[in-house]
Amino acid sequence: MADSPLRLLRARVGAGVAAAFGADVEPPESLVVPTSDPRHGDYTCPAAMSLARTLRRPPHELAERLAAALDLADVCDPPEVVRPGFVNLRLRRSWLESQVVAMVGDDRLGIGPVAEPVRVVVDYSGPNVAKQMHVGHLRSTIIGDSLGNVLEFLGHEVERVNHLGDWGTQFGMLIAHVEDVHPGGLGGAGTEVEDLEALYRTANARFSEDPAFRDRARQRVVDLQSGEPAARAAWQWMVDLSMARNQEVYDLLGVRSLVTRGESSYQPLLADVVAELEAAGLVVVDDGAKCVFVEGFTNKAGEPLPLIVQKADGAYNYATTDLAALRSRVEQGARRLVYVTDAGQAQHFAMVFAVAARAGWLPPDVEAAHVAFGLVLGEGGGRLRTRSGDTVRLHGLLDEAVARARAFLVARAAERGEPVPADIDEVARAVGVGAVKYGDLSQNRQSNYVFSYDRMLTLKGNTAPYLQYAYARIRSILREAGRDGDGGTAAEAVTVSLGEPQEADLARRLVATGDVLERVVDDYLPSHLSAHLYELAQAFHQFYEHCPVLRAEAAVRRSRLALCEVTAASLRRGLGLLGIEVPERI
RNA sequence: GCCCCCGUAGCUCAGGGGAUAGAGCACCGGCCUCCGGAGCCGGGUGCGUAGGUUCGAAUCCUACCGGGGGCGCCA
Repeated sequence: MADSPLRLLRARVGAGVAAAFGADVEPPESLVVPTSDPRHGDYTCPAAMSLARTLRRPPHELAERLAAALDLADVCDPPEVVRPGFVNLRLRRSWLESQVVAMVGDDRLGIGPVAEPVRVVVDYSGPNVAKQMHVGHLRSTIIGDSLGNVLEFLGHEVERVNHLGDWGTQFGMLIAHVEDVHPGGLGGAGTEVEDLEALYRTANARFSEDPAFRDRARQRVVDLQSGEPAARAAWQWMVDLSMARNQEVYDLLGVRSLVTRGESSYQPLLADVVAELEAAGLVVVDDGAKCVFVEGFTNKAGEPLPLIVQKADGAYNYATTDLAALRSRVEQGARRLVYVTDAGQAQHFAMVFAVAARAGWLPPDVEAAHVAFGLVLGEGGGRLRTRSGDTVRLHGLLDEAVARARAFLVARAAERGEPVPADIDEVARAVGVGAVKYGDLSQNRQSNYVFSYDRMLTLKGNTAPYLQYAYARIRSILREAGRDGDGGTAAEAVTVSLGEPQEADLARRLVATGDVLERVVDDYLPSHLSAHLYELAQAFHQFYEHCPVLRAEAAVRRSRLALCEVTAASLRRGLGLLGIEVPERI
């Protein structure tokens, strides 16, 4: 098993601090950090500077003492103490070589599972019944999916939940409207989701314009919630139709282990949730609605803001559902709750978490995180819309990306005078969908970003196609060498020799993947991983440029082939964790 | 009005309290007798403003400016 450098160095340097200054000295927060400049080594320990005050000694002296106390000879070259008080560390060539050797043929790339795996619920995607998935669901789905992948890879027990919007006021108005326009009952097999959407739009318009209709819609919500058969049947029809269409999108995206547990499934728990809040004395009835007022939240007028848990008409809303879901997830052993929704819901989740904590449903050892993300913007700067002003459907958006990728592949084959590859549709899908995913995941999720096919699908720079190409290129080398089979290298003893600086640079990137994955789940930022993979691909290209592989003499060739293998495996694994496929040939 | 997020190079964006703030795109020059040139090598400009905390701030705090989002029975 290989060790991620940061994990290893932090443990060793922590021990060094205790040895040099006593076990009672509080170790500083940043024990070891990567350097910003290779001239300062690979990693550095700035601890002496922060300890200078408490220990009342000059930082340089402390750094010297720390360096002398470090037990790192197997991992690093002798530490270098630099003013004002840095202890700079450089990984030993022999250590890097042994790490790369350990990664060859290892499906996990030498990355061990976390010491304390926990049960994690990742809640993402969450489309609404009666509406097609649109671009707004893109970010939730792919960010949530990749976070689930990384958490799972690190050894956690991950449950991916699709909190389907299959409940609420919208169904009251839909049912009421459908009863008006289809008095004979719901339509047959031919009904498409487009029709559901048209019904939704009309129903919505009526709801906002017609008070009588609004009252009836609200009544039908209550009917649905009490299990009235006609309302229930109409509802189920809509859910099935909608999910069948959503499944096409999930198939296209390669989203697999997402389990649908819609809002409706929490319905039996809602009354109890409110009853418990009432029993805890948290509920105040205001304008007929049952509210929980939470400190620190105010409305426009500066008055306390309520979390409404039961509306004046008796119906429950999404706050109640979210509380019920949270409570049941914790009861079932989850120790980490991850909600991937747009940033506009930040206040809602902050309030839900606060209420849950006060009700005792969210104990301190359970982490609840709202993983918020910004909007997807059009090239003009506003929300992404079609030319006619509609929201962009996710299915169409992905189809367009695949079509563009395919057109490129066809054009390139023609340029080279080659036939169109037999698997072009598969490759085009991997490239097109991968480009969309990577274009999103490589952004800081908190900011809005501008959606651009041209930028995502460009073949240069930090894009999925660039990384997929880098992978295909490496695989091509391995094929030439007859190393593309399973365990091709395992048959002979692997030795790695990092004689050239480009080889060592590549190796430093390769061994850092485990550290990067830990950061991804600490910060809930897949962009850390995309940045790492891009740097890895760049390091590979530099290596490739300066270090011939196939033409090298036998021992060097074996070593470089091992580097190629581990790089390819790292790219495949890393992109896989982002939910992106890597074709063997492009 | 209050709350949240964002503001870094001409453009799109990275950046973990640590040293001289990095990529890509675009622009200008090199490199194909060479494993896939979607590549490599070189070229320069910047942390919204003003304070504060700190040995050290793009990063933390405060105020302001600019952009986006949210703010009582939609989710």
